[in-house]
Amino acid sequence: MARGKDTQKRIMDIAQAAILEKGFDATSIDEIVANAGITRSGFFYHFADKNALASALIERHIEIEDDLFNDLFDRAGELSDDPLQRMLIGLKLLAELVEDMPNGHPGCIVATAVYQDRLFNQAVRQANKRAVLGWRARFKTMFDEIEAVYPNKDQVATSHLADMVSSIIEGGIIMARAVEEPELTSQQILLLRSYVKLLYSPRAS
Amino acid sequence: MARGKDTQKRIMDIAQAAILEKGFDATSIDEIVANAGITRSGFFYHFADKNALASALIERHIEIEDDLFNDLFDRAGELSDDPLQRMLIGLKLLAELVEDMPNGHPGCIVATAVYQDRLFNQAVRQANKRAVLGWRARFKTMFDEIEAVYPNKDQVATSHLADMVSSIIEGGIIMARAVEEPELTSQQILLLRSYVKLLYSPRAS
DNA sequence: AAAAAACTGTACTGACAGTCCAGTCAACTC
DNA sequence: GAGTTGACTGGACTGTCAGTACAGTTTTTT
Repeated sequence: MARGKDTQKRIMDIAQAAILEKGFDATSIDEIVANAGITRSGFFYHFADKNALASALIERHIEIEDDLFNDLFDRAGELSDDPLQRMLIGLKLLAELVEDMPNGHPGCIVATAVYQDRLFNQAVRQANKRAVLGWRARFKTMFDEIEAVYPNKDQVATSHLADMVSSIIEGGIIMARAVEEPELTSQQILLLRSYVKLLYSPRAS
Repeated sequence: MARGKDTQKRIMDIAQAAILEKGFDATSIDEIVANAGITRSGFFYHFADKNALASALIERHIEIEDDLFNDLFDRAGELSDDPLQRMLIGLKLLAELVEDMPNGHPGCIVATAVYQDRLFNQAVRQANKRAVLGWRARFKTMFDEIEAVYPNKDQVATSHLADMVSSIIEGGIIMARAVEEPELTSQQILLLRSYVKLLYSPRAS
């Protein structure tokens, strides 16, 4: 674990910060190695090429985000046994978490990869796809649990609702960046929460 | 209008197709000029640099998208005088339009710009921001017109709802690309429609 | 003490953006 | 019909960056 993995992690941390700030292309290997205190050769010892860096970053991002969602909805589950309440509390917590991020959400590497498609190889795109499908499965299960208790007032598919969580987050991040209003993302999450509430709540309030 | 503007348009068309397919960086000037049947010098005669190309593309994109939204909600307005119905019909038409696009929505240059931020200069980012704020104003007006007639069941801000239209479209495009399911974007637009319906409809359907 | 892992250093190649500038050629102007 | 302008071509260059190749050095592990 010692020196090797440590350097690799340092490279990834430095690269991630730079990529989220400036984009993948605008971040040069020279810049990364300078900040990491290694040489270009050192970089290529750890990563075959820039693509390999991107793959590793996406793979790691999936894990971190998964843990984050787990924590969030676990906490929500502790606060209520009801599946609808759990979702509503989870979304509220998510909105708060996103809001507390000083300069807005750090941004999503997934979207970066999507918009620079041919730049990345098959492996990166597959990792990306797996991540998104993972989120779909996660949230679909939660919506299915809600539907076991509450009727869906508008006959919408739970898989589409599941995708809506990701869509709103990704879209919210883009919009927030475009207009330079960091609070926009959490506002959008709260609108999604409002929708879920109206869609399943027995009484409109 | 003759030769000059024609070449400029040809460059932009070719560049746009390539950029939406592969990303901005992955599209080289050499490739563009080869497809346009001109020389590198010819390119730099029309555009100061690649940034200028991006600016022009975004500017043009804003106009096209504006026209598209105008057409859509004008048609919706012809079909109903009621502001809520107009929005619901407009969103339905939008979903259909997006669905009919053979390989999914051509993608949004705005998002490309957001995720390659430092790559573009101030002018590009400003154009981008103006576009998004334009959409906000457009949809906010429409939601305000709805609220003049129907009560908002969950006290959510019309400006946030307006942003939701853009968020859902942008997020939907990203998700559709990530999982390679072109129909995802229109599904998400229909969910937004469902939300608007539940939020304002006097009776839950 | 030997081997493997984790590097450094140097010298390249090739792709691409961007600059500079001299020249060409068709259309429009006086 | 001579001169000007707009729309280019062609070629030579510079600078940056990704990636390759490989020999040598230090550190860690066995």
